[in-house]
Amino acid sequence: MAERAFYDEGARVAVLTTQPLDRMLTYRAPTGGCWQGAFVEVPLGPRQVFGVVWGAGDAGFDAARLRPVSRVLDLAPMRAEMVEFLTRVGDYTLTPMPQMLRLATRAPGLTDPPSMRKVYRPGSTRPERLTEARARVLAVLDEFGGLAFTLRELAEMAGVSPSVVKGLVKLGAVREEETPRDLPYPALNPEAPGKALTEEQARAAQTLRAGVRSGRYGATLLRGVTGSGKTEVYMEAVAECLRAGRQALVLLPEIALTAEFIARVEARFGARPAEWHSGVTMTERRRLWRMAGEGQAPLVVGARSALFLPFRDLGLIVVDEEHDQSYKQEDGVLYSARDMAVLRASLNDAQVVLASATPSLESWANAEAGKYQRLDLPSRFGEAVLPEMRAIDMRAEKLPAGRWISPTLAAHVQDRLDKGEQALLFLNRRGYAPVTLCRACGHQIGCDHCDARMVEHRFLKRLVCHQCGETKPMPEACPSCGAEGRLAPVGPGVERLAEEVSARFPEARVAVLSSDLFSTARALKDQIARIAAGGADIVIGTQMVAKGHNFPLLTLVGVIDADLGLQGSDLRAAERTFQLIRQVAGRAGRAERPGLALLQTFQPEHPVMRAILSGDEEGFWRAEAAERRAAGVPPYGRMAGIVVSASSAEAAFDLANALARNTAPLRAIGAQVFGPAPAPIARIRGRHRVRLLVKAEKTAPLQAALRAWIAPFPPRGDTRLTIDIDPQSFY
DNA sequence: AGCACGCCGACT
DNA sequence: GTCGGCGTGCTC
Repeated sequence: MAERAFYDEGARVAVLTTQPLDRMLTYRAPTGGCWQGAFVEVPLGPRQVFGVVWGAGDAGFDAARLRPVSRVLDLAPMRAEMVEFLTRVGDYTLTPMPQMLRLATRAPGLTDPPSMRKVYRPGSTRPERLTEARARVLAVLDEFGGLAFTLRELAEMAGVSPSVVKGLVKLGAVREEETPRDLPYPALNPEAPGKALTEEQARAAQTLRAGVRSGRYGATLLRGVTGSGKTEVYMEAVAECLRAGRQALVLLPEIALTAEFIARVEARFGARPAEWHSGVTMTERRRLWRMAGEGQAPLVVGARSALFLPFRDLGLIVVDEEHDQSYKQEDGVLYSARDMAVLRASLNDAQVVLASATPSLESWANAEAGKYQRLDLPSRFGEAVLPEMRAIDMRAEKLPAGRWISPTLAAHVQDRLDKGEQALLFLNRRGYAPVTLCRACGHQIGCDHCDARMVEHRFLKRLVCHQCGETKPMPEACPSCGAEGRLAPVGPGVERLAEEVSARFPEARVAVLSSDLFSTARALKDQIARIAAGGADIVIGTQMVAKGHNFPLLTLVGVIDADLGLQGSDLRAAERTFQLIRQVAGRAGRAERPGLALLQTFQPEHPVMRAILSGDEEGFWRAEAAERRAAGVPPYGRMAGIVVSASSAEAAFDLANALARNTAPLRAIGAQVFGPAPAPIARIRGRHRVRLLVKAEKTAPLQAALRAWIAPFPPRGDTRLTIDIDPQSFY
């Protein structure tokens, strides 16, 4: 669809709406005709709905039933590459197109005319009666000659009531004008000098710049350990993109990291970029959606859904911390923002940069296969080196029950306290204790709506289900046998670890970083800043401490339970554990002090532990790749996870069994089906869940086969079927 | 998604 | 007799 078609008034056009219909509807083009890609409002039954002109309409549809497009909206039409992008993502993820369109138009007020507001400028006449209040208004306007003010601003600056300004408007002394409310984002200055780069960084930046200058598609895996200056390097690619007059998009895995990044952009380019994530106001969303389409947002920083903004000319996409799991959307449209960023870049003749200290095996394999260019930034900035890594063999430490800090680790913590340095204790478990057990009957307190144990959160004084968020107060008596005072916490969470730390190091200042302990992003940011400035001696944290926050005084990292991530049957368990522990260990010794990371483990000879301890990352990836290849799993094979859910287990199993009995379309492409089996978490929010897993060879046409497979079995009643291509989690 | 149509149980 | 439960089907 290189050329955009034009449809004359009355011609038949196919319109894709955001209504969940299984096909497009045919309408008559409106008065004045319309272009392919035009955003429109069309009548559907008694309502007006939002849609986009997709192409020529169905010539066979009864002419008498055709209705005309109501109006063409004042929005930049959808571009051909966006049409292609949405189609390809929809095909890949088995997502109906209306849902794709909704994903691409997630901004409020798109059907409204561009919102206007009134501004006030100096008029042509002077008022006859110049009161003191009137004089102040005119003085403000004189002082800031060219500027336009809103009514409120002007009245406030002049210290008068709005009615004074209105009065002046009536007299012609002040001019009232309408201007669009959605203003372009400020230009960024790519020529402002960046930070001084080392020779290695400069070389990598040079390569990325050349890619951007080429104006063609290219993918690069930018590997750099914590502190190696990855951000500075890809910032140079952003600068080059701005120089070329094209738009750039930087994806970050979580909102908490955007504030720091935006500050860096402001320091480098002299203005703030546009921001897109769930915390952005509705007004700002509308502004960014429109401005992206008009090419008036030079740089967008955002979460994964920013990938679906209607950029006019996208020249660069950076996916920072590309290995991060949160790039995989886990509800609604199940897509991997990392993979789709590569697709979008290829359709836009854009460069894509995947940046990480510990790349995903997928990206590592793509670089090995020559699909991505690979750039390595081996050394850390300044004199600091990666921390030394050592295992603490917990089999030899003989810890009493209810204690998790080994004597060896405790001695090192004490040493840092004596030196006035910081220690971080990492435990990837929120709350106080993961299990609450009745000592009388053995009952474990579970969630009423999910098949999961409830986690005690002592700070909240409640039990919390980490699946559905349900909470309840800690009962006095066992809900099963009624025994009083026999409920006991089992296992550690960060809150319980904090208790042990306080008892053991009573003089130390302890800070706990866990997502549930902060009500706002601001509070979290402040706490992180406080710690970075030396406001704590011992930091206790969940995996959120692994993500890009800098603590210059930190020289010791203790991993309380290094084996935790290896449990379970997840095919990525090894990869995740490797990434997480390397990331956490990278927190130590950032400044000019050497760091040490101690891993408490019961299996120091486990291949993953050995790889982490030796620092042989290439070796780890090669071994992991060999195992995955042998097992025929991603990235060397394809997988799809199917979850059937219903309010009754029977209904869920009925559909899952029917699917399992009729696998001809899957067998035809050589795919294997496993299951059905109750999902690892068999009940969430009162819905029973049954899983199937489909495995196929890398080149097999999996989506087409899946479509043919499920087509004869549309879910009935409250039964739901979801298919997750390339699943990242298996609950 | 809405909103209609439609076919079976407890009310005026 | 009829009000209304929400199952099934349609919207150009």
